[in-house]
Amino acid sequence: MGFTTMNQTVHKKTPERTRDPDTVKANILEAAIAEFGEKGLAGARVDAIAAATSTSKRMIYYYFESKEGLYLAALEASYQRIRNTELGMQLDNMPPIEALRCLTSVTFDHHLKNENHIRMVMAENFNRGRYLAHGEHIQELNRPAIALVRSIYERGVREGVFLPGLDPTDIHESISALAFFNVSNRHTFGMIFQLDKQSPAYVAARRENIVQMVLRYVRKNH
Amino acid sequence: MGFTTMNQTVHKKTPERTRDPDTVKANILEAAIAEFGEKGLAGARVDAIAAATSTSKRMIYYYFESKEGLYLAALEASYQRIRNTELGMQLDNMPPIEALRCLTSVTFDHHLKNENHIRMVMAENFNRGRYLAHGEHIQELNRPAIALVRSIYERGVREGVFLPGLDPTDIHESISALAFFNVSNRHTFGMIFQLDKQSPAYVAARRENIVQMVLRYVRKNH
DNA sequence: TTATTTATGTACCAATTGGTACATACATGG
DNA sequence: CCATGTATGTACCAATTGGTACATAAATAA
Repeated sequence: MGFTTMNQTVHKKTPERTRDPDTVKANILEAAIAEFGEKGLAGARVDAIAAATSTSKRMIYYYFESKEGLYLAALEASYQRIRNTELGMQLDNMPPIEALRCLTSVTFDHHLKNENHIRMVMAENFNRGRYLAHGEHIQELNRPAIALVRSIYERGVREGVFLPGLDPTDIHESISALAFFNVSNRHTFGMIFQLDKQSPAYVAARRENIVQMVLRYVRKNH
Repeated sequence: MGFTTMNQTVHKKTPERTRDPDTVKANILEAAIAEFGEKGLAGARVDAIAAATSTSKRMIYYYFESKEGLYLAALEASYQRIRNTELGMQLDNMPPIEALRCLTSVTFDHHLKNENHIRMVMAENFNRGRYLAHGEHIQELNRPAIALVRSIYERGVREGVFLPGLDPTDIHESISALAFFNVSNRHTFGMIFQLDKQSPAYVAARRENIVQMVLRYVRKNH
C-alpha cells in the first residue's frame, strides 16, 4: 500500500517485508528456468518472469544485474538440477553389455522426462554457447558422464565382449545425439514423417532401436 | 526525393521506381532466411531484415503480412533450398552397403555445410513446430528421404547383407539425429568436453564413427 | 485517354520492454 | 539505540519494435 503524489510514493507503515534473500533468489531462478526454457533468451520477458515470482522485477536486477545475467544463472541451475537427478545408477555390478544397455535406455528416458532442460540447451546452442562459455563450473558438472561410459567400455574390452579401439567420448556423443534429437526435433521430424512421437508404442520402439544401435556399434562380432 | 510539410510528404516527379515483385520478394526472403537463421523468430528484427533488403519494411508487410508470415515463408524457402541441393546422389548403382555408407557420409557433410538451415530447423523446433504445421507442402518435400533409405535397405535385405525387420524411417531418423546433433549441439557439447568440433581431424573421425554405427546397426552378422 | 489495380517510399505511432530512480524497511554491529 | 549496509516495493522512462497511414508512381484495363 501507499499513496502517490506527483512523482513519488510515500509509504505509511507498510509492515512485513519478508527478508529472505536465498528463498527470493531460488524463487526467481525457478521462474526464470521456466520462462527461458519456454521462450528462449530473446523471447523471454523479464516482466513475465517477475510476474511469476513472489517478488518484483526490481529484485531480479538486484540479484542478477541483467536479463543475460539471469539467463546464465538459470542455465547453470538447469544443468545443476539435471545432473543431480542423474546420479545413482548402479552400473558397476552389471555385466558390460547390460550396463551399456541400461545406460542408453535410462539416458533416453531421462531426456524425454526433462523437456525443459533440453530446451534450455537448445536455446544455448542457438546462441552458439556464448553464455555457457562464461559459466565457470558447468563444464565439470558434465564430465562424469564420460567417465561412466569409459568405465563400462573398458570393462567390456577387458572381458572381450566389446570391440577395442573405440573412443568413449564418441560413444557418449552418439548416445546423447540419439536421445537428444528424439526430443529436440520431434516436432519437425514427427510432422514431416507423420509420426506420433509421443505415443507409448513409438517411444518403446525407438528406445529399443537406439539401444540396439549402440550395442551393435560397441559389441564385438562373434 | 521529396520535401516534407507537417505530416505528409509530397513527391515531385520521383522517377524510376523499379517495379519487380518477384525479385523484391526473393530479395526479402533471402534477407529473412539470414536473419531468422541467425536470431530465431523472437530475436529477429523486421527492421534489420528491411535494412538488408534493397527495398523497405513497407514491402515486407505488403507481401508477407506479418513477421510471422515472413518467418513461415522463410522456413519454407529454406527447406526448399536444402532439398534442391540434395538430389542427384546416384546410389542405385552401388551395392547396398556402399550405398548406405555413402548416404550417411553425404548426409553428415551436408548438415555441416548448411548451418543456417539447421538453425532454422532448431528455431522451429524450439517453437514446437507451430509454423511448419501451417506450411502446406513442406511435408512432401522431405518424404523422398525415406524412400531413398527404404530402397537401399530393401535391396540389402534381398541380397542378404542387411538384417531384415528393421524400419527405414527409424534408420533415417538415426542418421539424421547423428548428423544433426553434430552441428546443432556442437557448442555446448564441444565446450563441456573440450573438443574442437570444427577441426578436420575431429570431423573426419566423427564422420567415420557415425558411418560405422549405422552400418553395424543394419548389417547382418556373419 | 482515363480509371483502376498493383507496387513502392516516407514518416510515423502505440505498445512493449529492459532497465532505473527514489523511497524505505529490516537487520546488525558498535 | 543508532548508524550503516542489505533488501525490497512503486513508479517511471528511454529506446526499441511490430505495424500503419498517407501519398503516389507504374502498369493495366476500359
